[in-house]
Amino acid sequence: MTKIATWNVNSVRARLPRVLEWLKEFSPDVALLQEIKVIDENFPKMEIEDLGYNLAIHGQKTYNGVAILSKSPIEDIRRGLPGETLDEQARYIEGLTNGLRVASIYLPNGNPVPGEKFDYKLSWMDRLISHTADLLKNDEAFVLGGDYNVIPADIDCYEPARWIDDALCQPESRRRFRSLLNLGLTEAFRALHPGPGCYSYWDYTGGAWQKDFGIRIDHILLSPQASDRLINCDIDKTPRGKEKPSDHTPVWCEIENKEDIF
DNA sequence: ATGGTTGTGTTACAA
Repeated sequence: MTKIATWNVNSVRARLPRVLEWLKEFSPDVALLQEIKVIDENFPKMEIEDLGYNLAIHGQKTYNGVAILSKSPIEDIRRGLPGETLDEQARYIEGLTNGLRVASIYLPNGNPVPGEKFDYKLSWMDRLISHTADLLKNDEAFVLGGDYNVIPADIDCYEPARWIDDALCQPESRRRFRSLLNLGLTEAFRALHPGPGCYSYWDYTGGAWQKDFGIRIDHILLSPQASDRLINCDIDKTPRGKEKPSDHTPVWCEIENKEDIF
């Protein structure tokens, strides 16, 4: 069984104590991190490697940045989506590890609407859809985890009316998220938990965490071959309640090993 | 109440 988690850490250096304790306690086989906010050279490699993880990093100064941590070697690494050679924003990294292709995704926020940032979000989603369609042609198990910055449906936020003008809720954003799923992917959490009121992000402001004013924007998407092996998926709210937390909390899933399927 | 908080090679901007 392979335990895979995704977590937007909101700066890996500011969050290092939280990240290290989480890796020790939760011990995911693969961790997909977003918003590391650091260039590759300054990533705290030694501290994380000391816990037994291999690293693949696509970093950037100040903003964005994604990484894959895995207890197995990571091969066939891709940094950035195809068609974004002029895109300086580090938001996608993919690799092959432990027999699974995995990607860490930090989809653009896209606010304010309308505007250049929203246009960038939509075109980035179009490139993600196109690349995912290519991945599906290989008929292999893959896991796309990350901060999608999309609230898929009204049941995924505490008060839909408050988000009506937000890029995370726009029909264009939601339609593209559905198009991604309609390629044949399974959204792991929603597949196993049909009910409302489960969130992965709570704003730092206004006591949102204490009031449970959250939204569900961190998602794990599975190819058919991975979905066939899905054992479990959940949101781990523990890290969000600690000192100096990220505003996001990890989402994780367990994928059965191929040799254990009969 | 057009607020609030966190992070960044910051002092404006992104989330």
